[in-house]
Amino acid sequence: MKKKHSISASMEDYLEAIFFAVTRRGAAQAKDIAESLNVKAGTVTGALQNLQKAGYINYAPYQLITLTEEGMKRASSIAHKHQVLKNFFTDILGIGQDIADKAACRVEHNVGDELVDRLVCFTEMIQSESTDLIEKFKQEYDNIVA
Amino acid sequence: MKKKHSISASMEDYLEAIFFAVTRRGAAQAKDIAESLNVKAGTVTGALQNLQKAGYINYAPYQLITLTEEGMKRASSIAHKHQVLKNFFTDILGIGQDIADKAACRVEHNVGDELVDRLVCFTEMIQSESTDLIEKFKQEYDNIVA
DNA sequence: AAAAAAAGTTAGACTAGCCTTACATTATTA
DNA sequence: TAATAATGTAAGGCTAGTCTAACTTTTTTT
Repeated sequence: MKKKHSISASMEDYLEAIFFAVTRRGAAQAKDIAESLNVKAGTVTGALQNLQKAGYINYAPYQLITLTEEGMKRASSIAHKHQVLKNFFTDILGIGQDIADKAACRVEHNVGDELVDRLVCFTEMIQSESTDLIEKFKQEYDNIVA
Repeated sequence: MKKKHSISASMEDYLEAIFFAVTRRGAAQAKDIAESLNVKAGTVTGALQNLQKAGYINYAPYQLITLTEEGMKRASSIAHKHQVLKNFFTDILGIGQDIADKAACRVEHNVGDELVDRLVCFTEMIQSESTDLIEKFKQEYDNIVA
């Protein structure tokens, strides 16, 4: 069990944004991060310095940003949580993409590994064996709302 | 649709703590709040002043604290979210009480009404019609973990 | 009813995370 | 290649939420 450097929800968001940039383009730039988090450039610099101190990113002023091995693990875990939550929200609960995504964004920093593992398993099980139940639920819910 | 005064996750925690005290004893005292939120007395005073300004509590220095009508609505909603989440975590996902409660505490500030309504409906439906599915899931999950 | 204890408040300090403005570096393009 | 544009950094300021320490008010005890 490796000890995680403790970082805030905010810093997790930066890490996740970097992860997506790295995944798509090989490296991240401050500009992209600022855009995707709706934050000003100056704020990003500070965050990058934090994440570097925590050992999660390779950062030097004016250089492209990449993830360390630790950073990659941590960021994948966050992105994974996001995806699992979003899937549950959309595919099982029938929430719209946008709301589901925003909720996942906020919730992902607040649930532990066990909960996520269980949610993955649960979601998969329902999807593979109880599609009728999902349908039934959607109708039931629509009834209630109507 | 009444406009909610916007308060932070932190202030929601104070409001919820006050709600529990009020429910159990008719009124809240700063001391209880400090204890239940693991915060020092001085910090509570500031929070109470905030919540009063937002119109959620009846507060005067050295007096007992109660909820306004608005505060009661808002606090019940938070407590409800907490309960719904916790139930889902424990009864459906099979998470232990402690972890479930802590997760609910953190997640409750980050999910909207629609999501919670859907989760209530979903949880109830499964509990009333698919107890076998819950059982099956627990076994499946235990297999995976083992 | 006076003293002691408990509870609550105030003021000042600290941190994290944000912003803005001015400046520095790097990249583009004329 | 020199000027311009784009990107990035640094410094200083702001707010929310926390703490501590000193003080006030209320409650309890003797």
